[in-house]
Amino acid sequence: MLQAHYQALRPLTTAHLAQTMTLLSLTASELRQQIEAELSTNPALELVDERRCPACHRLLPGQGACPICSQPRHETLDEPIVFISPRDISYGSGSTGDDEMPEDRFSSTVEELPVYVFRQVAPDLAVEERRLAAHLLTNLDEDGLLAVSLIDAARYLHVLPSQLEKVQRILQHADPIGVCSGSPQEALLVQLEVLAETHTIPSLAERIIREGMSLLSRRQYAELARQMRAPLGKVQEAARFISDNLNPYPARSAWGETRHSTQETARLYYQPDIIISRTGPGSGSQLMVEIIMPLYGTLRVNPLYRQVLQETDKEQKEALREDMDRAALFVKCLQQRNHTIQRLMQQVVSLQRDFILKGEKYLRPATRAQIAQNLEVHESTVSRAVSNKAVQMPNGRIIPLASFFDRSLNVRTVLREIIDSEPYPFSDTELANLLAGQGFQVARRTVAKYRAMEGILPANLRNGRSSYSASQEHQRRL
DNA sequence: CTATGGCACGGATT
DNA sequence: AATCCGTGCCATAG
Repeated sequence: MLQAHYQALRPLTTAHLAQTMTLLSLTASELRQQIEAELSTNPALELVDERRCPACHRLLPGQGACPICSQPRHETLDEPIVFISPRDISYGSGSTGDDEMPEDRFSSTVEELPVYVFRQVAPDLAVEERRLAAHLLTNLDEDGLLAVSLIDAARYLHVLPSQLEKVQRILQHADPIGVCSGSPQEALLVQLEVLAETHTIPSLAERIIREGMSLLSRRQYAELARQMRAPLGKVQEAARFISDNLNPYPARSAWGETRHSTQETARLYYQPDIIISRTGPGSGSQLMVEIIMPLYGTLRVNPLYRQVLQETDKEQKEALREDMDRAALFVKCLQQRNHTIQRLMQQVVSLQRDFILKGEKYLRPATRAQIAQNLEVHESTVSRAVSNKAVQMPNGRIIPLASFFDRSLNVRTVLREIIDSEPYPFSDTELANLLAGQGFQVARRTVAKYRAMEGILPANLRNGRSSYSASQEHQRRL
C-alpha cells in the first residue's frame, strides 16, 4: 500500500525534480520560511491546523503531529526498529511575520532558548507534562531563569505545585544546566549537583550557595568564612570553584559552546532537523527517529478550490488551475523530501547504531556514495540531504548530520584515548604504529594532522599532563 | 638523526 | 568543475 502511495510521488516533471532537490537540502528553519512563502503566495495551498495525528499520538508521547502526511506512516525495520514521523515545533507566541533580519543576534538567542530546551526534554515527558514544560519555558527571562513563581504558575495551569516541580526538575537538567530555575541560587545548586556526578567538588561549595549567597555575590569572603565557621582558604577555594565552573544565569555565556565537538564548523546553536531518541532505557531499546517539520498542521490543496474550479468560467479556470497545480506540486515535493530523508535515516541509523548509542569511537567510516547505492539514488541527492542538517542524538548533543560520514572521527577518538593514557609522550610514528595495532591504518603524517585537529600538542611539547592553556595557545596558532 | 610542519598531488566529495 | 582530505616528499628545528 505504501509502495503504491509513493509510486504516485515519483518525480513526473523536471520542475518537480528541481523543487524536490531544493527542498531536500533545506534545514528545518529554512523549510519553514519556504513553506510560509508558498502559503502566502498561493491561495490554493492551505495549512490545516490539526495538532494531533491519531496514529502518532498513540506511538509518540505527547503531541507529535504529522504535519505533511495526511496519512501518518510509521515504518518498522527489522534491525533497529525505527519509527519516523515528522514532528511539529511551535514557535511560542506572536512574531510570526518576522522578516529575517539577523541584525540582532542576542534577541534570536533569547527566542531560541525555549525551543532548544523543549526539544531536549520533550521525548521524556508525558503529554500533560509537556504542557507544563511549555508554559514554564515561555516564562523564562533573558537569563534563562523563571520569571514567574512556581506557585503562580501552578495556579494558572490548574495543577499541583508538586507536579510542576517535577517538570521543572527535568527542565533544569537540560542543556544550559540550571535553566528554568527560580533564582540564581537554585541554578547554581542544580549545576553543582550535576557536576558532582563526575567531579569532586569542594565540600563547602553547597553550603556557601545555600546559606551565603548574598555574601558570595559581594565577594565578602572573610565575613563568609566567619559565618561558615571555616578557614578563609577553604572558602576562597570554594568560591573560586563556583565562579570557574558554575553560572548563575544559565542563558548567558554562549550555551552553544559545544566543547569537544570536533567539528570546527560548530555553529553556535543548532536547530536539529532530525532527532534520534531511545524509546526506553536499557540495552534492548529501540531507536526512534523523528524528522522535524517546522509547522503545525497538515499542508494540502484547499479542497474548496476543486469545487470552485467546476463552477467558474473558462478564463478564470486557467488561473485557478495553475495555482492548484503549483500547490499540488509543492505538497508532493515536500512529501518526497521527507520520504527521501526518511529512507536515508533508516540506512544511517542501522549502519551507525553503535555510533549513536556508544559514542564516536564506533563511527563506521561510510561514504555517501555507498548509501546512495543502497538507496538507489544519485549520490548528489544524498549529498544534498546530508549537508546543512543537524541531528540531535539520544544524549542530547546536537551534531551535523555530515559527521555520520566523517571518515576519520573514530580514528581521532581512539587517538585521543591513546594519548590521554600514554605513559610518556608518544611520537607521531609510535602513535601511527599503535593505531595500526588497533586496526586503524593511517600514515604518520596523518596522525600529525589528527593531532592538530584535536588540539593536541606534538610529543616534544607534551609533558605528562598536557595543560589546557598550552594546547589552546597551540590551537590559536593554527 | 629524529620528529614535525609545509606543500603538492590524486582521489573522493560536493 | 571546484573543493576537501589523506599522504608522500622535503626542509627545518632540536
